[in-house]
Amino acid sequence: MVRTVFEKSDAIALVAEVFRELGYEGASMSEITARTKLSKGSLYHFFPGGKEEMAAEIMANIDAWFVTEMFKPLEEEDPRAAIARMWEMTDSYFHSGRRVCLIGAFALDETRDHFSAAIRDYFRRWIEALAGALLRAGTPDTDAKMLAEEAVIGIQGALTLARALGDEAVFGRTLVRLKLRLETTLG
Amino acid sequence: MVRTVFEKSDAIALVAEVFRELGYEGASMSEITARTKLSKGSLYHFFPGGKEEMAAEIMANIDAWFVTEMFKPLEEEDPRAAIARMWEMTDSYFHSGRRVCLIGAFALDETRDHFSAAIRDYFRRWIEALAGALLRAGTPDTDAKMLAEEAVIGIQGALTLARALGDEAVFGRTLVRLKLRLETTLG
DNA sequence: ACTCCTATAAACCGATTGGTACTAAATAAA
DNA sequence: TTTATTTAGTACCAATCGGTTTATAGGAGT
Repeated sequence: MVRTVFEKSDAIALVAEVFRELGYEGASMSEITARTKLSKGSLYHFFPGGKEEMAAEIMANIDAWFVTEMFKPLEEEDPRAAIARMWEMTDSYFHSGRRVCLIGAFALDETRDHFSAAIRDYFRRWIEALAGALLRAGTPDTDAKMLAEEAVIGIQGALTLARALGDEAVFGRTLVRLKLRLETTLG
Repeated sequence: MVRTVFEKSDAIALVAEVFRELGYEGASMSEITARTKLSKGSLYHFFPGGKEEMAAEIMANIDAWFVTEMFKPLEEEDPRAAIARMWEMTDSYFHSGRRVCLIGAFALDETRDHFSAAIRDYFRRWIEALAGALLRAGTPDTDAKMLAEEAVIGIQGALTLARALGDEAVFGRTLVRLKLRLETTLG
């Protein structure tokens, strides 16, 4: 027997997409109900704390996904394989440049002040995990941190530019360029 | 005799800073009046079209500044000097990473749909102007466009990461890195 | 003095905001 | 089946939204 219940994780995914499209302030409760087809009753059942709790849970959800799928592999598995996996996951997660980074978007306006710790930790861990993998793969100690930072900067910038130009190809070729740059530093 | 009238350009500058801090949707009229100390009467006198007109005028104002201070010099003057000037202007305009790019922020959420042409043109012209200057300075034809795109991506990404980490130093060292990368391609 | 005209202030508008209360339906436990 | 308990739908709330209107203040030109 197949259970097809609608649970909180489903609500998180639906609401997350609305925040991604409209931003935190732009996502009004009525827009959220309209786009997710979830009634206010459902939303306030899952998120008694309202919008703020939705955003917090969504960010925790995103963070957990990145930790499992990218950061932990970078920290624990074969570094070259994990880095290769990171580029693939990054491309698929951001839908090849069509999907924005919710946490990056939150960082730009005053929304950041409500979630500053979560935002900071997300980016910090990404950079540290990648820098650690680069180190273990043979990148010189002086370069690893800077290269990891450069990669994360490039991903965020490419997402912005891809949307600004309405040209998703920007994202794909930026990932390729960053990938090659990291590879030149390992033997 | 010194004229100290308060004119529209002053209002544009004040309101622009509010949009930068809060985003388009986050900047409610009451927040704008509170932060700028301008009454609604004043604001609707300068901008009869309300918030949307404010944003449009602000973006036109930003665009005009970049055209005068960076794009035209890149297109018309000594390319190496213009590129050096671009890095200085970029650092000062974005307050060494403390100030976000309003047009980049608008590009991320649905605000983009209201100003898509202005957003696209701004980034497109920046990349084209820089690519042209690189070409004239001796960068190989195949690299110029990609390098210019990489530079703009890096600037946007660094602004995002600097705010996300609460560490403005990220911005400064990214500018240095990008500057050096461009220079290695010219003799 | 007297108009003009620009600029600011303040009261006010209907619509929409995030959030609550209450109810109905579905599900699980007994 | 009966009884709890969770989940979802609707109506409604005070507060705030973006925007309008009316009134007034202050020069500049005559």
